[in-house]
Amino acid sequence: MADIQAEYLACPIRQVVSRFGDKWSMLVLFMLNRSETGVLRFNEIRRLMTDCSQKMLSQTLKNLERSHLVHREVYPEVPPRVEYSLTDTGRSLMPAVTALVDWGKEHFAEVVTD
Amino acid sequence: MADIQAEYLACPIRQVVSRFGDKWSMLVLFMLNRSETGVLRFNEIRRLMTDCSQKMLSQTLKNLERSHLVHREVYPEVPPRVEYSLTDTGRSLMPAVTALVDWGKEHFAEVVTD
DNA sequence: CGCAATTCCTACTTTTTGGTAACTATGCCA
DNA sequence: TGGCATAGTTACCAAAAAGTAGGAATTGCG
Repeated sequence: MADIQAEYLACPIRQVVSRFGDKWSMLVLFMLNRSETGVLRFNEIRRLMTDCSQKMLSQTLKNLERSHLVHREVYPEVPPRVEYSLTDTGRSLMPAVTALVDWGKEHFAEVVTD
Repeated sequence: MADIQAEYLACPIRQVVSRFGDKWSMLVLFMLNRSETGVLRFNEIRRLMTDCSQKMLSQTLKNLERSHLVHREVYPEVPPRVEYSLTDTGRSLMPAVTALVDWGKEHFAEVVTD
């Protein structure tokens, strides 16, 4: 039997939740994943997520980029064009995210009875 | 093609994240799931999660109970005994949670490079 | 010149979340 | 009588997350 305390303190749940448990991260990943080209521009995401403010989207994307889940490609044009896409690491997270989504679809009715 | 906006506003990710994306919920579920008997008392969980305050644990358990993921059984003894366990709905969430955990174990090193 | 488009950034404020410490109730045990 | 244990609650405070509003940079277009 492993040392439960030590295992707990390095728990991956805590890391994942503290990094991606915010209001918008999973949603952005989901949008990028379901996009047909695999690529979305800043304002395309904004239009998909109308109630996410510009500031929060920018902040969320920066966080995901720092965490190497999202790749940011800048085209030096005017007006500027910036394209976002999932990295390999980002793509590897998607099965877990869609598992959560599927659970939500199937079971959330049992949860929201109040 | 479905109406992306409507689909988005009812998105299961938002519901799941807003209900269980807090600091302790997933961790409590995980602890209950891995317990051998499937049952844990309040102070047992506290001892497993030493850095979760009494208040937060109580609050988290109450939230999970309201959401029907956790069952709370009170034994009218002195001193009181209260046992917590996963409901069927709670158990149904576990594959998604462990998917997240497994992803964390495998990929978090790629993420924390700063 | 003035405005539009695009992708941000910054200051300020509000809301939400989490933490600390103290208090409750009950009965056993010395 | 005075702890001790269990499972909480409450009031208060600090920190973090999120929202609002405005600015900045670039260049083409009328």
